[in-house]
Amino acid sequence: MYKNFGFSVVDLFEKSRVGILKTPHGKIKTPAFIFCGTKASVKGISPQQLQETKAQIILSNTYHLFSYPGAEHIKKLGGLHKFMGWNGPMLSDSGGFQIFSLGHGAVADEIKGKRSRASTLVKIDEQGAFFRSYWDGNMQLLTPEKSIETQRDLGADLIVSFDECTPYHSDKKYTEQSMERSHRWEKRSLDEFARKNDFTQALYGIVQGGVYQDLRKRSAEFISDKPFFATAIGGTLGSTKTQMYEVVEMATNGLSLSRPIHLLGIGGIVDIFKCVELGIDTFDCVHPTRVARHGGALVKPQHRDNKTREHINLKRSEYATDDNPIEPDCDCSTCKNFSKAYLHYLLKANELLAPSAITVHNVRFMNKLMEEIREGISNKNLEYVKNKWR
RNA sequence: GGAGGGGUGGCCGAGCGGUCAAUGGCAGCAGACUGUAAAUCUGCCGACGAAAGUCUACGUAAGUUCAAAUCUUACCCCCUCCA
Repeated sequence: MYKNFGFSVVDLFEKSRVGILKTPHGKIKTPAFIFCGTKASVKGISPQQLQETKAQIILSNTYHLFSYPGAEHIKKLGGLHKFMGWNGPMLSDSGGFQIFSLGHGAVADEIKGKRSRASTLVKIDEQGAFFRSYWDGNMQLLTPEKSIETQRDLGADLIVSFDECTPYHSDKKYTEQSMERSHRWEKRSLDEFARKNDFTQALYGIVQGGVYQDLRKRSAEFISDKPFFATAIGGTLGSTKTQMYEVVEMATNGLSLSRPIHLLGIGGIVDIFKCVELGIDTFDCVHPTRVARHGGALVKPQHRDNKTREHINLKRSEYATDDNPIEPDCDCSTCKNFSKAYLHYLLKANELLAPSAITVHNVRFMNKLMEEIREGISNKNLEYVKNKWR
């Protein structure tokens, strides 16, 4: 079923593992970070720059491309790889997360109880999710079949089952019903995938179950039992870091370990270490690129200005006269060419180069981090790597 | 010289008798951001104070009024038009 794909664990240190994930567009060394290029572009950085910073794989989103410009359009233009000029491995998300975020707001807002915008999610039923397009306000319906068909047209190597990302503020009853519906949707995703499998794509199943141990266990077993290529952990991961690690642990217990395991939406440095230690192979998160656009440069502990943050905020006035690079020991083009003072100025002056240059650094930072994590696992000195980065 | 319009917090700009330390926007100072409706959002932003509060403020000065950024008078600037 997945003959052009493969996953092998090369090194194992306790539950942490170094692996090779094979796709038709190349091999990915895991643990790996997947950069979010939601609308067929990783914001602020070109595919060439992604290559230069050693990014292995990027991700696009079904929901966004479905609403505009449409998957058929991209298919006609040769598929997503060709369309966006990225020739490496690619994953597409199913659009399931948008059902959540359109209905409940961003993750942090949802947990904090903020509702910044009116919900555009109209209805979820057995069929799928009805919502108003972010693009033109049209009523749209996304179903498991439609999601897989769209992802087939887009042509990413790794594709994801359609699910509902259960919000944090859901009671156990809703979480359970939602999980079971997601399971039915994932089964339908699998059926639709198998119906026209041309071996250029591989399908992920998603573990749901919210913050409830028994539900996570049931979901992990359900997914492991079905012929998915890989597993992703989705749904709410709780409201605190501690709870998040607990939930990831619950979700990984009972998973098939021969498959790659992806953790959806997580990208903090400490979080990555914790979750790699729980057996996670790949991560994706908007944080490195989003925080860059807002003036935040990810830095190792010795370069931080605030112990509670994993980045420095280059908009702060203290950087106006700081002639040093973000990190003197970083090999990215931003650190080799620009001072914090210049980046601070660019941010203040509203120059497009600022978010772009900081994104380049953050992408390189994440890739270097993952590289050293792999070395740490292989050399059995992950503890040392951890102390260097967090 | 004549006619008209205007001078408001770092800047632009509302307000035109009390509810005004004064709407907005910009700039400034911070904060947030975790399967991207995000180059976004939030807070602070006269002085002193942790706060309650106190003081100083809408060109300058004098008045009217219980009360003036708002009304009157004079003066000083600026802009437009006419000579």
